[in-house]
Amino acid sequence: MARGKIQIKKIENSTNRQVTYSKRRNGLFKKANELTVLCDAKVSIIMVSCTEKLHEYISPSVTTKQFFDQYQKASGIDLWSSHYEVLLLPSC
Amino acid sequence: MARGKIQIKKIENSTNRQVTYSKRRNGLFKKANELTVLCDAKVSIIMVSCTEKLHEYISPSVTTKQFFDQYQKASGIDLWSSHYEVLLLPSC
DNA sequence: AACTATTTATAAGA
DNA sequence: TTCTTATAAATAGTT
Repeated sequence: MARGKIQIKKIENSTNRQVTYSKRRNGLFKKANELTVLCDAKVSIIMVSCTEKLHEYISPSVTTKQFFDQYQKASGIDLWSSHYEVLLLPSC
Repeated sequence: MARGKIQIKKIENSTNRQVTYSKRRNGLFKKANELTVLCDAKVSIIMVSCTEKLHEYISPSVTTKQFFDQYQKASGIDLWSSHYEVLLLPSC
């Protein structure tokens, strides 16, 4: 993007990867907020990386829990039916 | 952003708002995918507008349900404790 | 954390 | 509504 085009593949250097993660996370959240305002939309973003903890963007006036209920209603997936162990982070 | 700077406030013309929603949704999802690949991260985006139905981006290799469990674990919020009626879309 | 040279996203127009 | 393009915004590499 700047000072040279990059290929969209995993950044192997972990320091650079962390820096890029932080920069682009901010960019993504800013875009999400603009979309919320411009289009009167509601946006939920949740992200995790191996080295950073969970980060979240949520439009004003809604909660993540409301999104989960909304998602369940729209998708037809019953999110509440079966709890199971969380296996996402331990693999990192 | 192009052909003139815009103010970040609700677009009153509904046709223009819809067009902008569609364009920026694509842009946001593209950025989310790049972040996923570049930084080996996991991203969940769910969005709804009044006139469009629910749209979703989810990183490959994970499910939205895994994100919900992950979120619950990280936030300490018990998402499963109390179900209630979904009040998000009816207000539109 | 700041700075810019570039790339990318996109608002308006066709 | 899909394509174009002038311009604004994001950001990769650097300091």
